[in-house]
Amino acid sequence: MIYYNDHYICHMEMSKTERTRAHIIASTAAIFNKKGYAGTSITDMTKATQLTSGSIYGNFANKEEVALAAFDYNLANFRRLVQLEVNKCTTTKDKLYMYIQAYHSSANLKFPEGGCPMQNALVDADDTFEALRKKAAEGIMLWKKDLVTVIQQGIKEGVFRPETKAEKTALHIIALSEFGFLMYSVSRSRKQSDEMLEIAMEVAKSIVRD
Amino acid sequence: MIYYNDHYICHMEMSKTERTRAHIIASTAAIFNKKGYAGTSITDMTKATQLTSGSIYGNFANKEEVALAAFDYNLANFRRLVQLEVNKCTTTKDKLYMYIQAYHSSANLKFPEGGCPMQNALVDADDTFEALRKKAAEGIMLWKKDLVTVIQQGIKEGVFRPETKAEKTALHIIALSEFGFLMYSVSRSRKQSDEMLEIAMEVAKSIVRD
DNA sequence: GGTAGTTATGACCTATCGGTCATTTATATG
DNA sequence: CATATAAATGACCGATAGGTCATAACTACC
Repeated sequence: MIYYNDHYICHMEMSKTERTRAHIIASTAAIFNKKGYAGTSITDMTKATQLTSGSIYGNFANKEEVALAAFDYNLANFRRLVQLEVNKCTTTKDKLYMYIQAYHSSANLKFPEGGCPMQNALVDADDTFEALRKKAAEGIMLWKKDLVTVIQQGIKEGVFRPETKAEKTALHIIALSEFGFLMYSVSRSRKQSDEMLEIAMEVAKSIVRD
Repeated sequence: MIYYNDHYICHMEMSKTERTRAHIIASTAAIFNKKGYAGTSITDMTKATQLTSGSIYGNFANKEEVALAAFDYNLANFRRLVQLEVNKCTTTKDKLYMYIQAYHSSANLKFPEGGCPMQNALVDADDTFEALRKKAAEGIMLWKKDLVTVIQQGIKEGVFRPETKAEKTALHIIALSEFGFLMYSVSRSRKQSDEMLEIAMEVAKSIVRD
């Protein structure tokens, strides 16, 4: 019996195939996020999963398919962590603030090594792996949609200024969050990425009605 | 006689070695920027340079050394293009605006394919290639320093608000510029990256004294 | 508990990887 | 033009890449 890395997505009600697939995805996701698609080898994958190459290829058509599934997993995990926090908030204003703080703390604390999966995949796959680039782009658009929804809700409720441009504000916030990830890798400390959080919070506060 | 790709950095006053090194750097720089370090092979390099692997290894110790030199080249080129535009400006206010616009247009028009070299290198090398990560980090800090200098100059001249936090504003602007690059790869159109430019310009204008 | 069907194994495949080196070719100087 | 030095060649190296497949091991179900 093989050892399963991730007990969250891998439980016994699942079929063998489902379990193995989930195990492969869960144990390679962080590697793909760290090393990128080209930088991750089949050997990396067999080591991480404790499986043989044949087994991996029995469950996935090729390396690309694993990378795509791993990205889906990373993104879903990421969004789940954020949503969990946001759902705890009762007011629309707090929800918006929490979107910013949760992405920030996911980045620096909870999330598997390697930084924001969307940013990584976009840069990694931009010119070499269209299917992955597309998935990452969709991830950004989902994030944007989340923010737009919450901003529009706030406008409707009268807590945010009615003239607020929701899409523009959303992109502004995302830009600052993403750059926070990047700055962490620049300075290897949380000081500068914390500063990005601060700015993003100021942007959010600037749309709140007096 | 081999064909030299880049006539800017490669002229006849240089020694053979210098010319060949410059040729290798100039003709592989875009490939490294697009495909990343792991994704770029020696074969890619021999094809791009029209040289043999032996020749490349006669001029560089290994692939890492070429990648580092290629990054330096990309960054220098990038900064040169921006500086060229900024130097045309006479007022401090215009200089700040031009830093934003020039990075933006370099991103989308003039600069070799593959997006911002600093962003690419940071994401690519973050967990796998420390020397490159460090170079990219230094590039960001240079950019920040440029902006801080111009902002502080503006404060001294009295054109920017005296309470302006130079470092914070600089990071804010860089974040928006970098995210513009990323959004270009998300949407494959200039629409959203143009929006980022717009926001960055608003940030710049917000520190101008009434 | 026997067996049909499913999943994992690991030796093996070809291609390519990053890199070396004896030799050839080009260059610079007298 | 001769010759000493420097640079480019390309066949070659062991290692590893992504991927296959006949066989073995395991599961599920009657």
